Amino acid sequence: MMVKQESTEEKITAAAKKVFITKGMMGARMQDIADEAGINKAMLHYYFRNKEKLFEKIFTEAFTSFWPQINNILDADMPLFSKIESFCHSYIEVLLNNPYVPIFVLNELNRQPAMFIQKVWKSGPPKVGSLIQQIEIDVKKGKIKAINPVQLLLNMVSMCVFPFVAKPMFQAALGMNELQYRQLMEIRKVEITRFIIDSISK
Amino acid sequence: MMVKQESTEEKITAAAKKVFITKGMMGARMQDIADEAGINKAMLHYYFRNKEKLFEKIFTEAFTSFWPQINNILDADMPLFSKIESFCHSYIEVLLNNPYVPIFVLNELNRQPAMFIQKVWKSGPPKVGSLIQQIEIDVKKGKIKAINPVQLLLNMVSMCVFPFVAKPMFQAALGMNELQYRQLMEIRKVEITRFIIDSISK
DNA sequence: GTCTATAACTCGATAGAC
DNA sequence: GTCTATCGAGTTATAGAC
Repeated sequence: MMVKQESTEEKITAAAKKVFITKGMMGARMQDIADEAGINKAMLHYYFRNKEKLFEKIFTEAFTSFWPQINNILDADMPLFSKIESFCHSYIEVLLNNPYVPIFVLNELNRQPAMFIQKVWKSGPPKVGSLIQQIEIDVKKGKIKAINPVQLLLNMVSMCVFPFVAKPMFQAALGMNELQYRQLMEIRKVEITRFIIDSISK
Repeated sequence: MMVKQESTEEKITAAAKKVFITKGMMGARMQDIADEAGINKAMLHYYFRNKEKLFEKIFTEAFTSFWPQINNILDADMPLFSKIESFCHSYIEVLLNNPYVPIFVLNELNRQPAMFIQKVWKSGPPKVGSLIQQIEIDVKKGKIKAINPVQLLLNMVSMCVFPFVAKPMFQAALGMNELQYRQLMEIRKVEITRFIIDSISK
């Protein structure tokens, strides 16, 4: 067994990620991050000039770590039904491994919509156009029922992401523990796919 | 035209609601609330002992102001399809009038899951059992396709709420202004209803 | 009840020794 | 690079006059 050597900077980013994601920018304390990293506050300022800079790094990192994975599927060259299946499976899989990222991103996004669009989005804007066109074509060809492509897109994303955003609420309402909820999400990959395809199939 | 007289306490709660919902517990400043209410900070402490107490009041109020409206539909005595339609229409209508409440609630909920369940939920726990049973019965009777009732419930709630939670993101991705997005949600009432019923109909 | 003034405290940031 | 000690701005909360 190799014990991975972790540099101070890595310790900080790992700790900051944990604290920022659970408490948000305003709720997080530099002291919390220092404690979590097992160092002292001064070091945080040595490596990252201030809280704002540190936060921005973590936010960008969290976002870009899973956004491209999703975005590329939207752009892939495959039949519509396959793309829907691929989207649902991949999205939920990514979320199972990063369950707290969505609420973190959405939250900060609501506070700073402009910053987000400018800085984060520009590097990899959403490739929704491709999917929307594809839906329109299949509707015209009569392959699927008539449906507003934008509404279908909203449906797909909503059903994948929201159960993670509202996890504590659903968990309490359904009386489920961690494992049970995780299994529900695991099954959900195929359930949603079927749900969507059943709805738009003729 | 009657000009409604607003007591100081009402001014405070109105201002606090606005500030807390937009900035969250940690982001909100007592000074902001005082300014918004057109009074001074000391008054906030006179009427509500401290920030924590004031926040709790607003949170509970925001939550209970629209939760029962939804909850009662789940419990209503009507056929499944009618109930689905009623749910989607009512939920989106309520959200159009309180668009920032969901992200506010979900956010604070993630920080304090225990507080929420104990204090808020106990007064009116979710009546999901009724709907779930109803779905199970209709499946057994062969009225609708076989589907996991819990997944269907998740689908319904997700499709209604998430577009409000992720509004800035979708708006940017789709290049829509406020009015266009609002109209999209208005249409969505009937679109979702149809989407769900199409999916589960035999 | 409402205000001004200020105490008490939190927290990000810096200085400076090692 | 890393630490301790501390400053100073910003905030919650209170004291006390009116």
